[in-house]
Amino acid sequence: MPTIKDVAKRAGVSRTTVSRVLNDNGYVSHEARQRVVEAVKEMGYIPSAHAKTMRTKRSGVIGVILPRISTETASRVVNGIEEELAANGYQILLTNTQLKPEKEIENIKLLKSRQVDGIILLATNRNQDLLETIADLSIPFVALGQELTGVTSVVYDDYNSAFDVTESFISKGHQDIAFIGVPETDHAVGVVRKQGYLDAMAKHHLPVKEEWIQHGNFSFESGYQAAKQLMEDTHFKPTALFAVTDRMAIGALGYLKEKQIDVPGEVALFGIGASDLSLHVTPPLSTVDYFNEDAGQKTAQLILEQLTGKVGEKEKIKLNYRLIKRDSV
Amino acid sequence: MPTIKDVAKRAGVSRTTVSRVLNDNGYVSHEARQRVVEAVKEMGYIPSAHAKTMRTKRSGVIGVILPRISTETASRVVNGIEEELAANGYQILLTNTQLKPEKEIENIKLLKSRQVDGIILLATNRNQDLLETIADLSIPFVALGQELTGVTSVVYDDYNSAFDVTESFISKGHQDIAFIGVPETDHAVGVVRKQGYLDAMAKHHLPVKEEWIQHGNFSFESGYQAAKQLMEDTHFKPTALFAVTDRMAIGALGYLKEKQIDVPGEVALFGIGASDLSLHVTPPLSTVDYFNEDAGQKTAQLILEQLTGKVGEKEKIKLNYRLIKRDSV
DNA sequence: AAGCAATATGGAATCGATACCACATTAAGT
DNA sequence: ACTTAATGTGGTATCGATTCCATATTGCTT
Repeated sequence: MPTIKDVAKRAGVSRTTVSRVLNDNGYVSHEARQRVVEAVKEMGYIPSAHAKTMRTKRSGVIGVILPRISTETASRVVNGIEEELAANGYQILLTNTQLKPEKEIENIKLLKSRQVDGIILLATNRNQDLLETIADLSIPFVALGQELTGVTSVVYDDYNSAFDVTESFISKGHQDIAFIGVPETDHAVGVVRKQGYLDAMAKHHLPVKEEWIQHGNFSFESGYQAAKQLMEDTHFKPTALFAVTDRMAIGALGYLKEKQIDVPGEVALFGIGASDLSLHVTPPLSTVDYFNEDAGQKTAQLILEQLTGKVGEKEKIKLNYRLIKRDSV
Repeated sequence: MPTIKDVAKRAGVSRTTVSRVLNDNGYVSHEARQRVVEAVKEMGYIPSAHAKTMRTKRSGVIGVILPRISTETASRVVNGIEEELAANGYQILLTNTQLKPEKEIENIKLLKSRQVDGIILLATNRNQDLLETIADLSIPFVALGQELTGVTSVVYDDYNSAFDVTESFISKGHQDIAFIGVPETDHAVGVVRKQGYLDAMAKHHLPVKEEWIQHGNFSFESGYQAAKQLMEDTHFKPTALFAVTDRMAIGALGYLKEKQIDVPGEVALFGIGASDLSLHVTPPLSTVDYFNEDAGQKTAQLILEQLTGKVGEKEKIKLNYRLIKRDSV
């Protein structure tokens, strides 16, 4: 690998001049520039980003911490982030927590050691240690998916979307509406969405039976089991089923189809996420579109704002959503 | 950000000693070590990976070039890669070509400038410029998905799997088997899979009508259109339909259901990819599982081998596959 | 008691870039 | 013709780590 020194020698100039040509700043004569450009091409010179970062304190890299790489949501969000950042000359460095909270902190340190200029966290929990680690951090930081106190956050409108889904059932005449949620460690999905459901039920003076509230773990299988529980082990069978993720909703759908329970005739179904899957199951699943790509893009924009100085306080941004009603209701 | 110098001062030792403690090599007295460890903790010191990389010429990072981030296949492969590399102390740096061939070369340079220790390319084409760029590269390189000449490659068994799918149709009595492929720029998917289909047909002396060979672009919509074409604009209607990706197969399925054409009664259907979708559509789609995670893992292992010196020639590895027959046939 | 290996520590060079300062040379303004 | 500004170029310190070499101390062996 040739270095800037080699290029300088070949072009018959100093390293300083080569640097000037590379970064297009300072005064360089036409001939000198030409000789440098030529030398660079001939030698296949590629500047070392590390040396540059070390000297300038800017790496041009944004770290993105994902709970899991292989989910549709994460993919879409990353796409949005990538698009926006690439357009502004930044690269992204992805890390994966495999859903382990302790790995979030570990990854933040890892990214810090690599001198990333900013960090985006697709958050799944609101761990105290995590908040402290972030507070100690001296670089731009944006969380997506959970509202973290003291941290610029972009969140989906979990409450209102869940509220609307529930009301949409109610407006169709449903009264016995069951709920498939997730554990409360995931605040946005586990707590806020449930609250939206509960409040909508309360607003219409509909009782919520304890046995109608089930919990899964985001998987198809857990949705299947929750539906089974709801349809087999309850005194009052619900006529509508609201799962807080599409995967669980589709798991539930699997159970209903297996038992030949008509959807939406006997039981109506709603999910959240607008996954590819939701459109292609039978019947097509009603769901909520959170516009994940836009979310990623918005998040990236916030990081860029912080990067370019417009620090603009710790913002809280709540995103749009859209109910997609299909044949499952 | 404290540096090694600050830690040294705090602990009352030299930078050298701190480095020794950090890397656990050389002689360090018990007390000195203790003071250093304490200082590190107190100051929240995080070593600069850049300085280290610069000095040692090892970054501990493997670059992964993806055609697109948000596909199920890519996600799974990355998962496999990540798992294997993380276990060996490596991080991955993802880049995205957005399916543009020229971006592959650009990204290789980008990764090189970041001193990655190796590069994995999820290849979609066999561009000559690309091959030259790789040949010039002096770091470990593995391609996944396409067999690139002169490059260690891991490939799916496109030929035999396509052959088997076709024979599976034939063994069920089908003779009029249509094919939905993709353009030949993607050699593995566009050329090899088609050859598997053609050879299987030839082996059983079945004629292949020109009009039975359609092409899509990996999207649902293109699968839908191809099916429409096949069922509306042909003289002889096929009784079986083999799409080289699940997405196109499911697009085709959408058309068939819309026209109330019974699957598999009137038309049988096969895809490739073992996507989540394939299991949850109605009827469940028959497909081919390429074990993407294993593929990623295997690819990572090859990189690791090259990294640890066992250079072992330019290997060519062909992966296993498995036909999953479901109700669509 | 002398010699030598093992242990312990620090100084200084180095990796490859950038940036500041110094110093020419040329052009422009009065 | 002389000052001042613009242009062009190179030397050297610096970023934060590692590594080689030199030196000091200790413990063992004969």
